[in-house]
Amino acid sequence: MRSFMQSVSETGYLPPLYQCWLNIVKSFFSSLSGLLIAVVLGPEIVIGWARIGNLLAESAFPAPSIAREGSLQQSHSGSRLAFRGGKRMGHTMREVAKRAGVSPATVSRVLNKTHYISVETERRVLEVVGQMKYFKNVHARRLATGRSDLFGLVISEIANPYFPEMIHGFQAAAWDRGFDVLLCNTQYDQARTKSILRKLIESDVRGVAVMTSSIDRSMASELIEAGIGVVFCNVSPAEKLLSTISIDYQRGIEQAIEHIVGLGHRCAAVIAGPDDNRTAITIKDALVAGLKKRDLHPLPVISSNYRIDAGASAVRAILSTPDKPTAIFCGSDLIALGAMSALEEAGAGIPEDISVIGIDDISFAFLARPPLTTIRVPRERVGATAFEALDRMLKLKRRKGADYYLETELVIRRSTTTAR
Amino acid sequence: MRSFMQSVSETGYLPPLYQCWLNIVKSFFSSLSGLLIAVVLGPEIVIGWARIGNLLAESAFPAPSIAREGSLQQSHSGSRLAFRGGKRMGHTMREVAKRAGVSPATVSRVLNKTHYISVETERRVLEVVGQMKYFKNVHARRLATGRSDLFGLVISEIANPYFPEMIHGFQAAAWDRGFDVLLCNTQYDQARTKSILRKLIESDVRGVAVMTSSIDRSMASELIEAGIGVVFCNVSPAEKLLSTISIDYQRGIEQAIEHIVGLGHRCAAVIAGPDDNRTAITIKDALVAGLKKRDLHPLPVISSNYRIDAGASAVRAILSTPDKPTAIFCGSDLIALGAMSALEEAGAGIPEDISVIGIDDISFAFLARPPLTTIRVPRERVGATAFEALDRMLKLKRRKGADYYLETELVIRRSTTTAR
DNA sequence: TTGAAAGCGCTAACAT
DNA sequence: ATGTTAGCGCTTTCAA
Repeated sequence: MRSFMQSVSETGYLPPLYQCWLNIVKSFFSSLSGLLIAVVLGPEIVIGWARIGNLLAESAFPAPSIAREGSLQQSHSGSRLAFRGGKRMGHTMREVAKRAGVSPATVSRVLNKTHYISVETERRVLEVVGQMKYFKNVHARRLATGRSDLFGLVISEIANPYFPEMIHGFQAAAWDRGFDVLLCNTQYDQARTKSILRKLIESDVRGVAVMTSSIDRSMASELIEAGIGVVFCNVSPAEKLLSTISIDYQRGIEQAIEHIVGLGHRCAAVIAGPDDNRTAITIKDALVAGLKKRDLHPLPVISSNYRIDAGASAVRAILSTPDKPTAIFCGSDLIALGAMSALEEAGAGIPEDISVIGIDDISFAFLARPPLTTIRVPRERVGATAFEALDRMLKLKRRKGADYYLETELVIRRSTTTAR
Repeated sequence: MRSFMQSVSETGYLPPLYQCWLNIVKSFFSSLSGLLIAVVLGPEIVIGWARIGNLLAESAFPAPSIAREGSLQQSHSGSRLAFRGGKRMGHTMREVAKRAGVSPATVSRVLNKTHYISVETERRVLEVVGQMKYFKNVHARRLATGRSDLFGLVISEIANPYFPEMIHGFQAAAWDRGFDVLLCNTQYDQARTKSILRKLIESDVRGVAVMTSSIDRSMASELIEAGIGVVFCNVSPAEKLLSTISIDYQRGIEQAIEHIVGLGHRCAAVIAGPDDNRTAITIKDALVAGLKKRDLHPLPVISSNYRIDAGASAVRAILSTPDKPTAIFCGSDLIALGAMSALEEAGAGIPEDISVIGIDDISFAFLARPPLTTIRVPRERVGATAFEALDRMLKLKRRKGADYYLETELVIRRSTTTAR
């Protein structure tokens, strides 16, 4: 509720009918300073009450309702012709207005549904818009309103199968609310990352979801200073303009370990992701801790990378340990798939000789042979939640961030079985 | 509505004056169902605040749900009238100019390196820019110059592993030239597609790469009429503002067939992509024609879809044909992987019992077990070429399109072997 | 309900 | 080499 109210306050969006209602209220209460009013129409339309506060303050309602006589006659309009200096612009609103015999303002109002316009006028305008195939110019709009309807989504590498579903979740959520998203891949490159951040600021995005570990809090400060909301993954805690989403690997990992223990395994290895990756480290630590707690020697523990052939060399190391483990926990499905390939090369049967557990549940996990037992990360939800987090935070008056949590869970397939 | 009103009036906090006002409002709006009204007085006094929340939660607002909010926001600070009407602009060029003691034009020239500026002036400007952490506003720039540095990339579904690398190729090429890209997924949805096209036009993109078969030439005419360059995949021929990229499946398919024939296969089946997909049809036709040419009975020929479990039912059909084929050509790797899973389920050994060939060479093809023999489509190149095509076309005075061709080639792995 | 006019922040002639 | 000025197309008061 509270956040709802704040969202009300920030939108500053006043549909027409209420304008009229507002006038009534205004005149009625003109003597009462400090009156704030909020109007909400259905779940969608919201009127800012802080805005109204502004109004009240600004105009102080000097008995506005009484029509003043002898109002100043404005000098007539210049009505100069808009000439387009050879640029390949489409039609402009002015042209539409002229053709429809109304003012540009009216066209704007029709197109944005910000005021009630007489049915007849509206019809005429829309007709002309259709005839001329007029499309409004987003940049002009953004400039005029001072706000953009863009969000940024920063990932490290689109080729990593971890991301597509997350992107989809984010984009779908954004589109649903009428926002566009600018997708940026850092490609793990510092220079590129820098320039991405600049681009995002220049593009005046409202918020940015940073879904890669290759950007840390400090790098995001530029965004925050620019008043842009940011949401991070697996970094706490929230603060002003900064929300976080934490994926709780714990639960899934615990389930996985129980599963493995239940199958009689006494010794498991870990192939973690790269050591310079926040998330990978979190996972590794959780894995090692969990394993120790259940008295499985997590040996060896190897760090790998997220390349698609990751794990191959790690597997060699594992197979050559004296105390050969009967299960391998992998820091990602990609690593697991790589490991499985390598294991097969080496003649180790999965799961007869060695069980393999992945993390993520990428779409190929179940197409692997044997289908991969893995810890599912709700990637689409992560994306959607990231957007929600931004959207919600930016509606708060103080734009204070929040921490979100998402669960993981074990998906048992056929890459795990009882220990030899 | 009614109950809300009641709840307000029942709070007992309602001073008579407002009661009266409330009555007016009630009568005024009683006809508008779904309208909710909250009244807040001054900074301190709040009417029906919590109650209103309840109501909203119950009736209109589908409770936020996801997570616990960081720290609860304070009861609204009330009287704060300071509200920035949605504009969170940073500094402007004018400000920079003033601070640096030059004109805005000079700042612009420095930042864009469009004119020689005295070293001293430039230094001063850049210093101020640094100090103020000034970022220029892309929208204003786009408006002023009348051109945007945006390109659109339309795909059907980001979750399809065919796309990520293509996206990467396109984006990388665009970024290299300083352009941004707006990525849009149609999700095979007509309405969505429509709105994407509109969005792209409104965003004044320079060009659009349409990499999905779910948009055809006619749908693109809107773009072209708006002066936006378009590049299509597997559609000929080029025309003004329309370039095409054709992936020559022929060659790869021929190689694949030679390969299969060379292995002694006499009978092959085909599992093609969906029948409503241009590319899928092209591939199917090429496959069937090629097979016939080499006297392999392409039987059965089945159409499938691009879902990840595609091919499962097709496999059943194939296994039940009397003249059981010893090889299966699949319209995509995804289909092939699905088919392989299904074959294994059915107890058919790959490749001993049946050879499988895919198309695309998605990154998982070589992680499949057995690694998939497939026809590689240079997806990254497709993306990069799409951008090139647009960029080049738009530089031409007549903006005449061109046709580009990309080759495919067979990649032999272990899912194919000699016929039984 | 509608119109007129003043910008939004930047660039690009045209001056100097 | 730098300043002035006039918009780009749209939204948004304010006025009617």
